[in-house]
Amino acid sequence: MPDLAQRYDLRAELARRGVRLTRQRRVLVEVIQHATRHLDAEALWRQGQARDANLNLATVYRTLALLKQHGLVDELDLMHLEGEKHYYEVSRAQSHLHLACFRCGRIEEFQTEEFEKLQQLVEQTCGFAIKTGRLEFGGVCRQCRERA
Amino acid sequence: MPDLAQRYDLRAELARRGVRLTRQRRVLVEVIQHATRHLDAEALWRQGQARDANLNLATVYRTLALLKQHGLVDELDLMHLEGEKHYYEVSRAQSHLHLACFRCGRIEEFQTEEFEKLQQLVEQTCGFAIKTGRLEFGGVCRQCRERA
DNA sequence: GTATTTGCAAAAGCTTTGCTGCAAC
DNA sequence: GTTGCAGCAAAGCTTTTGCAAATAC
Repeated sequence: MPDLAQRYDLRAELARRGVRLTRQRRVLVEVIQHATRHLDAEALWRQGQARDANLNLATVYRTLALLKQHGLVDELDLMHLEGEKHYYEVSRAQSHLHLACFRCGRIEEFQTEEFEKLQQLVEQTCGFAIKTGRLEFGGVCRQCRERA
Repeated sequence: MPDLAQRYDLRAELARRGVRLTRQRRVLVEVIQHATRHLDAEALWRQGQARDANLNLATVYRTLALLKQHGLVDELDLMHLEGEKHYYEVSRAQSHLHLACFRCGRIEEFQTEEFEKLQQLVEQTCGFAIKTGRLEFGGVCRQCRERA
């Protein structure tokens, strides 16, 4: 998960919107902001508990719902590589896509101008105002192909 | 759901692959093939029951798993507009994307050469062999924008 | 006749909700 | 002091699984 710089600053964005910053929200926002891989709700919960042992999984879900509503985190499926969980990441100014390798399970990110252009094309052609989007591919990554 | 012509012929494809064509599979394949909107497992089940009253929901899921394995149907989330269900559609030669309107709930499809090109770019740049993919946007459709 | 598939019911996995007490401002 | 949030436990919803009986070839 590169390009930390262009991710939103969750804490600042919440403050800017006048959202109450409770202890649990501060903890979770901290965990999500500095995640080094894609985390599901349970992983966020476990990492959050390191900072607040009483943190509850329901609170994790409620906080994620809040962040999603404000467009500050994106929810991913990652091609359902490991069941039906969802994964979360901080939204970015530039959109990017995800590649899920069916063989090794690795998740790759890829950012390209062409994806931005495609979105603009959709907005213009369909008259559709895009609020959020998700592009995921499943297949076999370079390493696994070379290994085979 | 236009362009019925370019969708795979499920029954023929299964026969071609030597997959056993049971009564239930025939019924379900028929339902999916001629669906006029995106159906979730329960909707498929209800429509299938019209043709075989004993059809079981578990069989629906097992058949969908089979079709997915063979790359004959695609699984969609449609931006989780109505909970966490999945929707299914017959795969096509040309890929297309889905637009989900958060206001009216309508699902639009859009096919463009640019999406194909983006996939080729990803394959070439990342060395990733794409087996399946999914591009979904959530936002506000033209009608809802004009109405507002 | 043999191997697969089905129905049924139960379980599993992830997420949401009702309620009471606690925390934020 | 008021308003909204957190914890807990229970329920909800979609999907999967084990197993005996039925079906396909």
